[in-house]
Amino acid sequence: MGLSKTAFVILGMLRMGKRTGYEIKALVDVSTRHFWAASYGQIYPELKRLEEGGLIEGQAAETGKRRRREYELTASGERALHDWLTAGPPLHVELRHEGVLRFFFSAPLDPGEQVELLRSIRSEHATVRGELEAIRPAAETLEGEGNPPLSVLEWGIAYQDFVINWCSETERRIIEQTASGQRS
Amino acid sequence: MGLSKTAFVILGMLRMGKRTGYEIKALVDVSTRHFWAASYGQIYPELKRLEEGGLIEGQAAETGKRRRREYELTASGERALHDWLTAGPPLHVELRHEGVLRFFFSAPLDPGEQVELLRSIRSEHATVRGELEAIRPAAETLEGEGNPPLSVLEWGIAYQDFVINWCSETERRIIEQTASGQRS
DNA sequence: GGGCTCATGTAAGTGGTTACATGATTAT
DNA sequence: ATAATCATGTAACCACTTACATGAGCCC
Repeated sequence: MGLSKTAFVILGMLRMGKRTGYEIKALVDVSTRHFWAASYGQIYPELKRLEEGGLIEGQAAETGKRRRREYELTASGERALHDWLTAGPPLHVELRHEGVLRFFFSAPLDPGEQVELLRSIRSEHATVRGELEAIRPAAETLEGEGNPPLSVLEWGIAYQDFVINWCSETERRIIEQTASGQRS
Repeated sequence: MGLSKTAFVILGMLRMGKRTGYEIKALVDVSTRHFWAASYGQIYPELKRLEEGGLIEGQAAETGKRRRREYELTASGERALHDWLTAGPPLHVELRHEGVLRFFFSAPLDPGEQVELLRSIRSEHATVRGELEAIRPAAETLEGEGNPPLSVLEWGIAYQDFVINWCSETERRIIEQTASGQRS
């Protein structure tokens, strides 16, 4: 059975402990979302498929509270996860960045508008950076013990910084060029 | 009419001159692909829609060679492009990176396997970096004159470098930690 | 009682890829 | 002659999002 990448997100999350679909979604939203998003519309059907495939096992939670179904990895699920982790390339990489796309086509804009565009790209990345920084304390206390490496969060923050700096730098160059152009 | 982002890729490409669908696809493959990919399955139907919407105009190319249909922007297409370029946020941003995802879930791996994973991420980014560097000469000669800014290509290269460095750094840390762990 | 969070689920739609079919022209 | 490239197109499929429906328990 060919598993989607998103299936491995679920397997990976379950490796860290029993979880409901709802909990998996909440975890995704504060972690993998930034490099692999997933919605309810994927998670719930995928949980069903994975259970049918014998990679996970669910049971109604004993707590007499709300109706909830907790899943855990089976041995074969753990194997599938490990196989995926150690499989070689190719690694799926996909980037869709409307800001860069606009700037790529920004020739019709005057310098002021170009700078404005770069500023809004920068501001959106600054927002994400803030979100990631907010997660840091929690991620730090969780480090080690089968939990995700902190370096992934650091990658995320550094990536935001990278884009932010590229924007600043590019804004600066445009402003400089415009000034010198007007002089000549 | 709500245009998809990919529609703007087409409008943007046509702003630089008359193009056939085939040519647009070829251009996308050496430029926007890295931050906004598009396939024939999108481009040809979208050309039809855009023409029906009056944003572009196509005509059978006069050259008596192959059957080909060249499109150009109409005034309203140009307006639509400009409106999109100057529209504010939100800017669609999406990243799917299987390498980082695997590393995020890499707790079950032993240090050697983790390093191996990082190495393969690094190698794939090095490949892309090479592709981008190969484009540079062409991009440099094209700069200015309503053409895309070189800084976008530089962004692409710097992004590859960023990931490559993050991998190296993280590999180094794992190797160091493992060595010190064995000593104790 | 009312609003929030927990919790599960699905239907409809979107956006996109893959793979194929077709055929003309050019280069070797 | 034949392989590569130019060129247009589409059908089937896949992954994913959005928006909604439903309801229970929790907190004020």
